[in-house]
Amino acid sequence: MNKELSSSVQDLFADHGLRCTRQRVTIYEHLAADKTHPTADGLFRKVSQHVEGVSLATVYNTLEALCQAGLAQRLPAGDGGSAHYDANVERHLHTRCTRTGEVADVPPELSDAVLARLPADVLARIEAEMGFNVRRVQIELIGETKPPATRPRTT
Amino acid sequence: MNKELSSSVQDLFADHGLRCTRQRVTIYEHLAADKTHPTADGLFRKVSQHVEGVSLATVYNTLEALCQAGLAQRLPAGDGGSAHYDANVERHLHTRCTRTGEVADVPPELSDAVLARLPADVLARIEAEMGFNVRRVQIELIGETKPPATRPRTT
DNA sequence: GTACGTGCAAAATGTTTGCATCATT
DNA sequence: AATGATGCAAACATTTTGCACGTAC
Repeated sequence: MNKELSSSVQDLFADHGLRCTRQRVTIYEHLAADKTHPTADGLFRKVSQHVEGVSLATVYNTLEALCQAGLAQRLPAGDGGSAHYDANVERHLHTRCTRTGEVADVPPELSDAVLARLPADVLARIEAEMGFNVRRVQIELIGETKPPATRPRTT
Repeated sequence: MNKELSSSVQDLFADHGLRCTRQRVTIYEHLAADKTHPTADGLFRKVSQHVEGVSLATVYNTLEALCQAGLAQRLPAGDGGSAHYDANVERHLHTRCTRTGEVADVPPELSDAVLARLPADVLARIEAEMGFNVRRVQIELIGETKPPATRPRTT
């Protein structure tokens, strides 16, 4: 959003062994600023509005690099559509609207409230009985956004 | 697996408004019998070994119809690969191996133990605050299967 | 008999890759 | 200077679709 932040992006990239190119910084900034979990193509279009000389392939390459580096995560589409990307790597839940395919973050406090109550003992039993190492628990709330009338102001 | 079951499949399809064709029955039976959550293509190959005259397009069409009817669910690939399908529509958790991409069911008791402890009050707050109607909670345990040595016998 | 399912191949979609060029370290 | 990123287009993989024919209801 401002020039100062760009330099922390540079540090962030350096810390993660990512080369700091104009395209990558731009892509990352747009992704991080975008609450809507854009698809690669959506991100490409948005970035293209602001700067020239970014190709879709680079967006894909960069997103792949960011995910590898742990600076973003990929959210596979529920239907056959495109994956969404999320620069928020904090543990959090997502909602996914079955109508629009939109993905939204569940706010941190509420996400934590759910994640903190996951029964550790049961997870341990699952690991033991299934021979599986749980690295991450991914929770999605599938449903649909209520019509705006029903919904308290969000703006 | 046996002829008697086929007739219940017929009833099942009828109940869900699905036309009962030889291909659909075959596909459904193979899917239901397959614990490994096959991809459309994998299912196609398996079905093709047993009967002639089933095309990949029909497998896709049928899976789509089954999902619509609520007799199966689609599990989008974590990476860009193909989706997996699961004829088990009971609420249950999945494990997903980051190495192999394999998806496995968490046994019912353990799934229930996790699902039953989800804090209803928090989910209600999420619905209220986000203006979202939660229809289903989908939980995936991301990680990797332990090397067989470490793991208690599963066979 | 009619509406819907099927097979085939072709199209549509989403993502990755090869290669020449360019920028970051 | 060297390594790796970029852009473009073409390849690739997965899924969907159009159409002629067949089958369940």
